[in-house]
Amino acid sequence: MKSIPVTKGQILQRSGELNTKVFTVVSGLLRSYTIDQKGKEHIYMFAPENWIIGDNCEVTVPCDLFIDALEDSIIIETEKDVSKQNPNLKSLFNRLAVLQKRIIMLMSSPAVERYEHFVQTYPDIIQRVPQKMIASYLGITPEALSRVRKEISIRKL
Amino acid sequence: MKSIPVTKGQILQRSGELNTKVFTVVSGLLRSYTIDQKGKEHIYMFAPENWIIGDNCEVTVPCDLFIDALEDSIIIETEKDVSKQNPNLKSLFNRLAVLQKRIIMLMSSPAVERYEHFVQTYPDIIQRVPQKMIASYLGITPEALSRVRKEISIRKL
DNA sequence: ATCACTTCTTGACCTACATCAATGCACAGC
DNA sequence: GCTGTGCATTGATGTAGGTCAAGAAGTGAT
Repeated sequence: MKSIPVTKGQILQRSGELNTKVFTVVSGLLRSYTIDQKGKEHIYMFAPENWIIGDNCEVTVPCDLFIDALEDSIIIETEKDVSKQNPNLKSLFNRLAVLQKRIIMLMSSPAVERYEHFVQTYPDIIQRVPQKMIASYLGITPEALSRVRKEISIRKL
Repeated sequence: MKSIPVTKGQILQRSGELNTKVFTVVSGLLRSYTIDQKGKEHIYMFAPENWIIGDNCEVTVPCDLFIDALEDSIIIETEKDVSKQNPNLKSLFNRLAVLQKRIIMLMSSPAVERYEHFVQTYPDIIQRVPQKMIASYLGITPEALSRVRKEISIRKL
């Protein structure tokens, strides 16, 4: 638990890396962000003094987020191996990961991709609720979802 | 920790209520959702078997979410008084609350409102980072944010 | 002082998705 | 069998915000 000084602009973590750290900001300001297919940045979180910042993904999975310093800062690194901690925490972290993904997709992915991701992630839910509820979850109207599905089915021919 | 049967359509929690419960789904399917100013529903989460669902707000604050059953279900109610639990958990729950708000706003609020909410919530961050980063956090372009700000300043005259 | 670089703003135009309205369909109750 | 009610689809049209391009203003380096 040692304090580490970082300078403005310094990158602490890159998307695609396997990462096991979480950063606590003692002073200064960090941010996390993704870069989408078009090269556009989407900031996921700002972390000023006393915040904790990290990618909420499995330790075994390449992460989505970049993390860098917006100001000269002092931080503390900690291991994020949740597995050793209690199983309650485990499910909480899981939920954080789901929410993180959802926010990033709402900001950076068009409706089609959000729908396709939903189908892959929750194939059973699709069978159990009306489409208008899927639309509502995806943040679009039922009409828009209908057209998205049509487009996908046409594309498959 | 007793199992409670609920029937399809049954409402377990209403937006605006003070609520202290979290629901674990043993079988069936629940959902949580908000209703925006225009009366439009936005589903925040589906909770099938083994999921936990609840409003991640302070126990002392009226919650944002409705929770109801999409299928006949069996659930377990638990108190969510985080305060008594360890302070680590506390900050995790806090983060969940922030993410919940952000997702709901991304789905249901126009850029102006998202910006105004941001200004209220993080007045200091505004001073410390360039506008284009605020835009990136809000999920809009710097150009759009510039126009939003202009509109707000005009409105104030 | 000047040059390079970045941020912010503004204008013209474009596009993804929303809204509104109509139609078809399935299923429940009578 | 009809008749309602909710869901999905389709078309026509509207709009918030995106994209592209240009200029203005600030800042740092030489």
